[in-house]
Formats: sequence, structure tokens, C-alpha cells
Amino acid sequence: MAAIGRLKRRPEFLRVADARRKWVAPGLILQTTRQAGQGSPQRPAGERVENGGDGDLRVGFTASRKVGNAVARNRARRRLRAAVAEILPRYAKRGHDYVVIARAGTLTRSFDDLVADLTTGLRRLGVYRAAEALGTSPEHATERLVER
RNA sequence: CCAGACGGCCGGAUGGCCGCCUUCCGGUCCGACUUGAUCGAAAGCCGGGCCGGGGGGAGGAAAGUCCGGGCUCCACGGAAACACGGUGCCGGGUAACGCCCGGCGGGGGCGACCCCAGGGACAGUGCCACAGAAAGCAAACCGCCCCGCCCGCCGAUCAUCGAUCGGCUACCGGGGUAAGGGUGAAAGGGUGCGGUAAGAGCGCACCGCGCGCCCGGCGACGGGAGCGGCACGGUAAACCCCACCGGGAGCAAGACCGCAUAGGGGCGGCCGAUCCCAUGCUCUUCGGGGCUGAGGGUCAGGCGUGUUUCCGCGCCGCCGCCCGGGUAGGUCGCGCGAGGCGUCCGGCAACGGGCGUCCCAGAUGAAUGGUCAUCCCCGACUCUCCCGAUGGGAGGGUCGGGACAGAACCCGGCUUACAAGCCGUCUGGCCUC
RNA sequence: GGCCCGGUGGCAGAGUGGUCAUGCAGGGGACUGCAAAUCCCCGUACAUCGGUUCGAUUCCGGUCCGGGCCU
Repeated sequence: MAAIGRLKRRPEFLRVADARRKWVAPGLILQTTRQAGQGSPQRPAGERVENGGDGDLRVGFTASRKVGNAVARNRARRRLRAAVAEILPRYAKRGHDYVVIARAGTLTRSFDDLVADLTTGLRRLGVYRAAEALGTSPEHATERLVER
């Protein structure tokens, strides 16, 4: 997953939330916005700019105390991270930032439904991108992406 | 077999696919520096990316942050006194503890066993609401009893009213009492017998209490014989007294690097004494004098070091309020330690010692996992079979569930949460032999 | 992660070993032609579990919530 960057700082999360592009599913909430322009001054100093033509995609995760105690929050974040690792590199538009928020249903929903929530979220927000790789198996597609 | 007590262990297993963090090795690429030098090439070293391979990767509570330490910085010169906080039967263990072990005393249980902040109330002060006669010096009050006086009544004698004597008795006075007095958490030893005018440790027996003596024990304490006849209520998780312990803060400690802003601004208050003295004003008999006093020195002053005092130290125009600016960037601290396991020895035990062996998490929007399948356990429903049959057992199927909970500098404890299961020791009861 | 505070009616907010003030809100009544204002009356609470004490909101421990601070 070399292509996926990570949102870590609070201002980055607030910027995505201010864009107000949100999709609520039983298992998660998806927010997204276009990244600030390449090499723009808003980008924090020291943030390395990755090469890659039309930009990278970056993801952040949020699990608030409403989800549960520390064990429940960790588990919710891990499930979301696994679903994101399966979907976003192939189907999410680049040059965008994404924030995935855990809900109470994140823990009880089956993993297939969780993945389906994510893809419909991408479709609803208009950031779905058909996989250009022609590989038949997901592994092959991922490998090609990595090679690029 | 049933019921129970205590101590300990474990905290789902296996496999497939896809991942994360860290460390080591090899390869490859990139960058900085140094040597080298004709630009170069090359070598060394450092850092980073990718690929391949090997090793390691949450807990018994990682939790609450309630105690004790290590470690780091500040005060570290100290002292004394005063505070303040904590602990509190005895003896051990320990680096230390409010922890642990073994005892003692008290309480509970048929028992195994469990529970107890368990120093001091004759150093002092305070409090004990309501109720009650009285709540802390022990007396007053009601009541009981005796004596005196004597209103009155009754009886007897002398006998005309009346007098004398005896008995009972209201009021009053004097005295003896602490047995009794609807209370109350608590009432000045308790029960029984004797005793007395009524009573009372007034006397006796037992129990309790106190005092010193002897014996056992390191000690808390226990036992014995004796004496005193009882004087000494509770509360110290009320103040307090005694003994012992404690300097303050905490890894957001602290060190280095980088970035940014600034050596900030506004308002209010205080800006003292003295010495040196630039400058300016002024007087002048030209030697100098007076006033001013930027700046500097000393003292004072303020703040900090728990308070005060003494000296000492640091920061300084000071103090209060408000505004403004920057910041959760990186590296280190950061894991060989009061360490784990095994075994032997000492000890009732906690624990200590010797020997051998092992290296065993280091994340930082925070790794240690995600998913699928099979197995295991539990529950509900259902099918078949068996039996000593409104119940039980065996096998199969479907569905659901499998706890409490996530390291954040590290240890030793305590407390709290926790499904299911396993092991050992012991107690009581029932049945059979 | 560490340190430090606080839980009292629907809300705010005193109290402190002896049966918990006060204000606003709510309900009822009086006054009024009807209201407002005013007056009277009423209901409702010490976060929770233990311990000390005769007696606990208070004192002492343990939990559960809520809040603040760190350079």
C-alpha cells in the first residue's frame, strides 16, 4: 500500500470535515475532499510530497468514545483499516483525502457488508474510479499498482 | 455423593490468504560528507527507500492512580523551631511500604476457616441532640425509712367540760438512704444469698475490674496465688498527646537539534536612602559654591527556595490584571532488570543464599492484527435410539454465544472488573463395604 | 500519560456530626371583569457501596460519573 498516505494531524481532519461531503452507512461514515493543490503552501512544512502524477490518496481514521472502550476502538479501527486496504487503492480517486469514522455497527457488521458500505460510499460521493488494471485477481491488481 | 472452606493454574486451539511494528543479515538504488584527485573513477563512513530471508511482538489485571521505590530536574549550605501530611498490637521479611508472613487479643461459624485503623480517655479541651430526676464533680429531685413537733381520728383510764396514756396519720422540721424512678446508645460494677428501720460491697460466693508480686515468652501477651471492696461512662475515622516516617515536582521529568516570535505591548500602583558624577541653570572675590541630576556603585525593597529567624543563593526595576506571539515537530531518555525459568540449601512461612540457564514488546492518530474454515465448550429448538420413564442418557442437525479488558519511563504492592475450565489440601453430613 | 478538584430537588446554590436553607421553575388557592405583579400553601434532593459513631450529607476508605491543568 505504498500509494496510501495517512492523515495524522487534527487540522487535516478538520479540513476534510469542512468539505461536508459525507456518506453515512450502517458500518461506517465516509468523508472526502479534494486535496489541496500540489506543492501548495497550505501543505504542512516537512510533509514530503510524493511523486505520482495526479497525486496520492490519503486516509485518516476516527474512532470516538461512543464506539466503546479502548479495546473496541482499536478493533473498529483495525477492521476499517483492513477494508480500506482492500478497496481504496483500486477504486478510490486519487488526489483526494478520505476520513473513515467508526460507528457502533462497525464491530457487529460482517466484513463483506463493511466492504460494501465503503464501495457504495465511494460511489455516492462521486469518487469511485473503475479499476484500470485488467488483472483477474485482486492480488495481481495490487501488485501492478505497487509497480507503478 | 451432597454442601462448604482455603490455595494455585489457565485466560480458546490449529491451518489458509492478506497485513502492521521492531531487530539482524544479504542485495540493490539514492543522497550528504571525507580521502583522493585532471572534471572523473574509486574507497571509507553516515542516512534513507525498495526487495529477499531469519528472530521477537500485550495483561493478570496492561485498568483505578490508592501507597512504596528507582530515575530526572529544582532546592541540594545548613541548622533550629514551627507547621503540614501519613502510619499506629508484637516479632520477622523487604530497597521500601499503608504490603507480605508468623503470632497475640477481640468477634463470628458445628467445623475447615473467616473478619477487625487493634497506641493513649487519671496531660488537657470539646461534644453526648430528643427523651429523662439526673449526661459527667457527683450531687440535687420524686420516692422509701426513722425521729421530733403536732392538725385530726380511734381506743383505754380518771371521770363534769376536760386531763393522761397508747395506736394510726396530713402538714412542717431534722436525719438516713441510693434498692426503685415511664427514659436513653450509655445511669456510678452484675447475679444470688444474708443483712437492715429502709437500704447500701455492709458481709459472703461466683463473674467482671483495678493494684502490685511470682512463673513462662525476645515481645504483644498468657498463667498462678494474693490484696483492694469498686474509686476509673463513651467518643481520638473530634481537637489533641506519644512514637516513627516524609524536601518539592514529576518522562508533558529532563537533554540536544530544528522552526517561529521576541528580547514584547497596554492599564493601575510603588519607584526609598546614600555615594560617585556627565549635562544644564545660577552665584562668584575666578580658588570654588548652590540647585538639577541622565548613568553607575552600595544598601534597602520585591519575588522564589512550605513558614519564621539567622546567614547564604538565584532572578531582578517590582507587583497585579489584560492583550499579543510560539508550541503537542524530530532524536535521545527507552529497557540487563530489586529480571524470568530450573534446581539445591536454610527458614513453620513471607523470604534469603548458591549453582546453572535464557534475553523476553518498545508503539507515538499510537504496532502486536484483519478475514475465512475446522475443532472445543455452553445454551435454545429439533430428529433417531436406549432405560428401572410427567425424567434421564447416547448420537446427529440448525441457530446463537465464548469473559474482563490494550503496554505508553520502569519496578514492588493494594484495590477494582472477569465467561468457561482445571489442579491440590481440608471441613461437615449422608450412603455402602 | 501524569497531577488536581467536584457530585445536595427540574435548574442554580448555602450548610455541616442531631431529620437540609434560599432563589428561579412547577402545582393549588387568594386578589382581579380577565390577566400581570403581589400574598399564602404544597411537592420534589444529599452519586453509590462499606466502615467509625448512639446517630453520617458531613468523618474515613472503595467504586461510578463530571470537570480543570501540564510546554
